[in-house]
Amino acid sequence: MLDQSGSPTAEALHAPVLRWYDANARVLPWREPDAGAWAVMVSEFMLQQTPVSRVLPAYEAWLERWPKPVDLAVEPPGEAVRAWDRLGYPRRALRLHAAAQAIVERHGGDVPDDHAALLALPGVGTYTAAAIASFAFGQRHAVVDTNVRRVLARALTGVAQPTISPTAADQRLAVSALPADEPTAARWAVASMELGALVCTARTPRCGDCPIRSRCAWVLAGSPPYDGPPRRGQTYEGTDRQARGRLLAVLRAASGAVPKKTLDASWPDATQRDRALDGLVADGLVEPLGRNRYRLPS
DNA sequence: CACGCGTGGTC
DNA sequence: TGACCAAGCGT
Repeated sequence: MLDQSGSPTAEALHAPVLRWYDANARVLPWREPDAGAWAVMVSEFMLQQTPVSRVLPAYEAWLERWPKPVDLAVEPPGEAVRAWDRLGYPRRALRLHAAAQAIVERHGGDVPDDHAALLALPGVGTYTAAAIASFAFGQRHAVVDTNVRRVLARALTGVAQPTISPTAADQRLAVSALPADEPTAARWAVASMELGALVCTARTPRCGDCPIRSRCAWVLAGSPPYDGPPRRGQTYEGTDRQARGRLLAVLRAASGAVPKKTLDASWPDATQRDRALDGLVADGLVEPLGRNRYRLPS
C-alpha cells in the first residue's frame, strides 16, 4: 500500500496507533479532562526540552500557586524564575510570565483557542501553538515535535532518525499524515507523540512493542542505521551556560538582593563570570541593584 | 539556518 | 564515563 511518493500510507497507521494509545497512554495531570488550557500551556512550556519526570513536581507547584494566567501575570517576573526551579532554560519562565500578561491584556485572561493568537504569545512557537490548540481545544493541527518527527521518519520515510533540525518537509509530511476529521486528528496528535516518547524512542526503540511494526517503512527496510551527518554534541562543562546556571542558582536561593561578592564565589573565571552575568541581565533574568548587588527581576 | 540557551538521567 | 538525549524558541 504505497502512495505516489513511494511511502506507506499514513492512513493505515491511524487505527493501530490510536488503539495502542488508549491502552498505554501515561496518566499525566495536564491530560486530565478538567485540566484546562492554562494547565496544558504551562505543561508545554515546561516540557520544551525538559523530561516529564522532572516537570511533574514543578508543574504541580506552579498550578497550585497560579491556577489562572492572571495569578501569574500580577507577580513580578522574578517569582516565575524562582518557581522555575531547576527545569533549565529559565528564559522559558520569563516567557511564560510574559505570555500570561499578554493573555490578560489581549484575551481577557483566558488562553486563546485560536492558533494565530497562540503563536503571537511570547515563547509560543509552531509546535507549542499547535499543541495547545490540539490538546486543549481538540482542533486539527499537525503537532510536530521531535517525537513525531522521529515516528514519521521511521514509519513513513524509512530512515532511522529524522533530520537534525526540523524542516518544511517534516511539517508537510505531518500534515499529510493527519486524519481528516477533527476529533480523530486531535487524538492522533497525542497518540503519535506518545508512541515516540514510549516506544519509538531515539536510542533503543522497542519495536517489539510497536503497534505499527508490520507497517513501518524503516523496519520493513531492515532497520538500516542512521547514515546522516553527525549530530552536534552539546558540551556543558565550563560553558557560559553552566556559569549562568550557577549564578542564577545563587540568586534563586536568596530571598532578596545578593552582593556581587557572593556571586563571584560561584564561578572561578572572572571574565567568563562577568560575561555570563551581563548576559543574564541582558536577558532580563537578573536585575542589577545599585552598583554591586543583584536580584531576580521585579 | 545555525546557534545559544540549563539541567539531569541514561547506557 | 562521557556522549547522547529530553513535548523548542528566538535571533
